[in-house]
Amino acid sequence: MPAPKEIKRISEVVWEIPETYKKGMLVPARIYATKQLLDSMDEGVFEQVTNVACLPGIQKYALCMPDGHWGYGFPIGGVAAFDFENGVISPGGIGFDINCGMRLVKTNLTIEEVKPKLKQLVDLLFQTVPTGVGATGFVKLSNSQFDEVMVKGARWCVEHGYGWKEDLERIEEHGAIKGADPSKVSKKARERGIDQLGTLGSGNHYLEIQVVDRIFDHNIANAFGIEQEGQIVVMIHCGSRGFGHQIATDYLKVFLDAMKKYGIPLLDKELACAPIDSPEGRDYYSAMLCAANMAFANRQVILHRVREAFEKIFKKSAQDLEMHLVYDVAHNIAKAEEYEVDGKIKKLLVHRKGSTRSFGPGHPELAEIYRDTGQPVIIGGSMETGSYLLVGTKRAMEETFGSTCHGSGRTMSRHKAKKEINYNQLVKQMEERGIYVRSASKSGLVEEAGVAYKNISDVVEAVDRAGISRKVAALRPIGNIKG
DNA sequence: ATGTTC
Repeated sequence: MPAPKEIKRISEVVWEIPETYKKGMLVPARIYATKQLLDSMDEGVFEQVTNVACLPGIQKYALCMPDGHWGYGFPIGGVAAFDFENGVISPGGIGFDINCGMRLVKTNLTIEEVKPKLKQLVDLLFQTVPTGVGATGFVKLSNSQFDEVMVKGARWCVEHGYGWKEDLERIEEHGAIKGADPSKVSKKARERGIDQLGTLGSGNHYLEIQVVDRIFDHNIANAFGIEQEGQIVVMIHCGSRGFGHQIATDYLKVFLDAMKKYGIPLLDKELACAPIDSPEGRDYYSAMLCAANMAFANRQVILHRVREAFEKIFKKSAQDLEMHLVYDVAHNIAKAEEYEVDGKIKKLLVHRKGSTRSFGPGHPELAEIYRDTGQPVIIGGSMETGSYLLVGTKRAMEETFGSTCHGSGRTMSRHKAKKEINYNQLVKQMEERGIYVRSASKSGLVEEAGVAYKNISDVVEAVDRAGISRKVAALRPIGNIKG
């Protein structure tokens, strides 16, 4: 679908829809994309990103990344920052899967060492990491322990034997965001979440064995623990499961009433929101952070299982296999961060929905190990086409509220993929190309076929050219476990 | 994404 005729080209990969496009827009909308990616975006993206530009307290621009596509209220690939004093918080700008994110683990193994044992390894991981809709985990929690998980996130896991102390400095916000309040979480959300720690889920969530295919920046790759092409790494993609989903559902309902109360105009029910500085807004923020911390804990427990599986198959300790965490990033979340707006430093609530934080070198919030390089940015592609490791930049701080893209973005609906792609053929084709896959459901697998997604290299090229993150390494899948 | 439709 073509972009609206009002769109202006700002640079090779930045496009702007002016405030005059639609009544009520408070700021322009900006889309980061090559001409080719822009032309392939669905019309919904332009409608939604300009709707977001109408929300109270929005700062500078409503943004969309090159992997943008139509989503619930806000586009997926969306970034929007709101003033804490007069702005809003919106579940649609965060996503149902609160703190859906990516985690990357390195090893010192090479493809030659792993290939003979790949099937054994993938089969073991498929057994030990619960996968699929409704999956429950092996960590049994009491209600008060679950409260602790909501507040302490990955730190709770490390204190209880699921991981290494050093893991915590390699997670966004050290795996525990301050401000989570379990009393703001409904009984229903608690019931759905309490047995879901350490589970992968379904849809596009996966656990993948990958090989470093190409290194673009050797210095930064080395600082991230990526030493050579042919090295084996493991990528984990999942979020807060039914727990975060229920919290989003609960507060969407609360916010529809709150909007009337606060006199916020309703453009679209899916844009339900509340003032950040209101009882409803503060409650959702505190509950949302419970889900964010649960998701960090979820990925931490899965990492523990991954280390155990490698130890069993390769008969060496995870320490000896140098299975250090590279990083863990959220790509569905809202964060309190400071940015310069009109020459003043302001505290903003940055909504990232299908968008990754991309803090550059020197940012005070980064752990010392990544202070000089900028943070690692983990971009998941489809299970067939590969993934990327990037690094954050100062330019992202200036242009995109410290944000970049998150993945490929679908081009084919799940429904269409199910109709057009044959399961057995897909598995055979993947096996011929050296990718061994185990999946909880046949339809779940065909929905995630590579042809159903945008070309990840095009997306990464666009953010690299825009300078809002830089390519460090390309990763290629060899084994995949999915929901 | 999701005990895949409250």
